[in-house]
Amino acid sequence: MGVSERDGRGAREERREAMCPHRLVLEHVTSRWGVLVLDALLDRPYRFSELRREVGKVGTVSEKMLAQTLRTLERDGFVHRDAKPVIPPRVDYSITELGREAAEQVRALARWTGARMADVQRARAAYDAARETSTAV
Amino acid sequence: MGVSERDGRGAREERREAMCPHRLVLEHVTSRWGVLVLDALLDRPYRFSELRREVGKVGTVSEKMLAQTLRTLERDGFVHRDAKPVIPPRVDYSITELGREAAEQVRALARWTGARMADVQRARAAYDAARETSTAV
DNA sequence: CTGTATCCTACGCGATACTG
DNA sequence: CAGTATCGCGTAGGATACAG
Repeated sequence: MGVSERDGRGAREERREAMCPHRLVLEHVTSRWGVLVLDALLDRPYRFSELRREVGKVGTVSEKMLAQTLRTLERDGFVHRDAKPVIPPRVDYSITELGREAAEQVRALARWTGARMADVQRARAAYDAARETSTAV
Repeated sequence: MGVSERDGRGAREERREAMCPHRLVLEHVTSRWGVLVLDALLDRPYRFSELRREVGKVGTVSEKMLAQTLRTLERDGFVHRDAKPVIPPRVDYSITELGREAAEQVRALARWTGARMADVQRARAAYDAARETSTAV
């Protein structure tokens, strides 16, 4: 196998890493599953499968994506991974101080989004209505 | 071709729209170009090409993606589009009140990311170092 | 249980060409 | 200038199988 897929991070991402590093970090914490993982871990530590179920309430996460998301967040220093050498394996994920700061902002944004949902939907309705009348089907 | 590409929104997105609507809005404002567009418009209105250049400082944005991003944000009520019926065409984009609220939070998060970049890079170095020693190349 | 390796498809997104 | 239409590549990401 090539070097490109040596870990979870895409090849594209690495190329972009050079020009604007913090943009990538932003994308990590606001990524599809990153948001949900951080939000969950803000409340308490989770085990892998537990997290999978919790996050999965919003839409199925494959093991692959969850693992990838966790690895990225761990590498960035947002999540702490505690693998206990027992059988059966048990791994606990928790949030770090750095991660907490990020997670709180992400959660705030998520909350705001929820709070303003009505406005957004009104705007969408208006937008769609305007297009429907002008664009004769 | 099918109905799927009838507008800029992806097909995948529409399927997901049913289950957790505000997650999608969150993804719109934190999307690759959404962040940059909102950030730019927070300072002042922009014309299309102007915006393309401004946003393009971070990485080339195709006309297609910029148009799509703008349409999405407009539909959600974050951006106002003012098309003047003149030749040559002139379209000004500006942020709405709703958009301003979102943009400010996004900008705060982006700033935080920039501020904490050193910590992140230290964490990454530690992570990579740990892996290198355990994984004999 | 906690992952990793592999395969495969959908689709994000950039490039190009064309329209008003 | 401000888009839309079309094409093509590469990747995100789900499903599955397997390993420790």
